[in-house]
Amino acid sequence: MASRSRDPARTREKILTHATTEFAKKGFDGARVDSIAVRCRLSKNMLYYYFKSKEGLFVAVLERMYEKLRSQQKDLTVRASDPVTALEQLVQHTFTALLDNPEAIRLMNEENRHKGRHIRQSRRMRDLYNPLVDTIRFILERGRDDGVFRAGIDPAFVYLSLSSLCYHYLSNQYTLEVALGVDLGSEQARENWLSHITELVMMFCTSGAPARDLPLLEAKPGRITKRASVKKPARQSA
Amino acid sequence: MASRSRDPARTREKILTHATTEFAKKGFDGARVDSIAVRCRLSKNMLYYYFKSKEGLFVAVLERMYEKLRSQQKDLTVRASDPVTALEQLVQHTFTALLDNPEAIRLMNEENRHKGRHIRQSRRMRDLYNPLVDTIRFILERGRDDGVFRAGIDPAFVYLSLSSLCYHYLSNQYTLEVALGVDLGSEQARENWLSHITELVMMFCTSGAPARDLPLLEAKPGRITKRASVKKPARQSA
DNA sequence: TGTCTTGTTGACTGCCTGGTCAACAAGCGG
DNA sequence: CCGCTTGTTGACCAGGCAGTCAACAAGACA
Repeated sequence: MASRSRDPARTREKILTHATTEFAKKGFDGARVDSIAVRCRLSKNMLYYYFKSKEGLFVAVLERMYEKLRSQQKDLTVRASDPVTALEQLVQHTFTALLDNPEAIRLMNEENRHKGRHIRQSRRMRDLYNPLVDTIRFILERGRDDGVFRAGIDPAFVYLSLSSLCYHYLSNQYTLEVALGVDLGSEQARENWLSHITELVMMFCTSGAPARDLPLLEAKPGRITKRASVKKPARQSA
Repeated sequence: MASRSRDPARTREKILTHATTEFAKKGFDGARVDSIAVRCRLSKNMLYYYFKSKEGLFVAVLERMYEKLRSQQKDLTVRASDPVTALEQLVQHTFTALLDNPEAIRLMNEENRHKGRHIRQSRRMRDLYNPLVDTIRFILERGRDDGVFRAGIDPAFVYLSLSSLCYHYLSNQYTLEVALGVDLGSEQARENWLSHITELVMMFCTSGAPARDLPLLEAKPGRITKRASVKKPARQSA
């Protein structure tokens, strides 16, 4: 009890955790410093003691979030697999990482509303994302050598594509649901979507690969995701 | 001068315009009613007179925004073209509509942070988006009949895909730029991206179409967009 | 034990902000 | 020209909120 008190590292972390929740749920302006303090069961002064200002706290939350998110994309470990599997895994990991960190999406949106002014200053970001593009380039090159991917694909475009397809579905779930009149939140719907976007990305990279001209759709079923790949989602309950 | 005063319709519209700007820039919580009033050169009471509350104003802004956005997607007029052109145009119109209405993106993000609670109530939304999915279904069916599109494509998936690819690039421009170390805002970069995502969507719909098995990449150049299609974007200036 | 540093708190403040009130002006129908 | 409806305003308020201050406790080190 008393020992838990006076543990600066733990206190700092506790603040970051609850601040993440609050900022993600309410946005920077909507978030209340007092409210975070209450959640932490700490006096508000602690937040200022550790982070100087509301904005300082926000930046700390952002950086911690990016680090966590990137660590879950596991792009380095993915390199071990053969190119096709590696790319599939990368899509899957990206989707899962975002699915498991909904706060990350909200925080990134917030940051984009601010035109990225917090992020731009932190050199950390570029260092964090460079290896990801490198991994994609690595995968693409090996795939081309193996004759399964076509040549001349820009890794940045691949990243942008898979990122868009993973992110938007989760980020804009609610407006999309209303617009389309379907449920996108069910596990089934998500599996279908993941399966679809994996197919899309793979199709883009494999289409017109030099070695074989066989219509690539034969290669799809079963290998897209580990799970049974339901191709055409029975229109979900509204 | 005096005649411009006492024009309720004009006043209402003026409020909506400036409120849109403010809400998009600052978010719901960050937006200041006083600030909107000042921009309108009206007393704050007018906003309450016409819209009852800050939230009422926000909802009005949202609905107006959706209407404007949808009207620019021009999906009905697109039906006249042949399936391939129609789909290409749909992607282009969607991208351009979002590009021309950056506030729309910010407002939708805001609405998603609120889990769509404002939008869900307005029946208008579904009515607004249903015809879009219908148009896609219409295009896909005609394309299948013509033998240029494969059968069994879910129009909702097509919409989700093109929507993701258009939206994310613009919505998350700033964090993506930092992550990738490239400029996404230049006209050149945007053209390249539009060209890329059009290719992606077309590839998905045409791949394995029954009539011809020819590797579809031969069909790509030139027809993707009206403009010179730069396939491999010279890596942009950082 | 005394003192210095580090972690922690209650109480406070001054400004900001959504929302209200009462009054006022501009037409308009009579 | 009177009075009613509709559009418009200045002044005001109560609560909320970021940030500060002075003081206090818990170890560390001597």
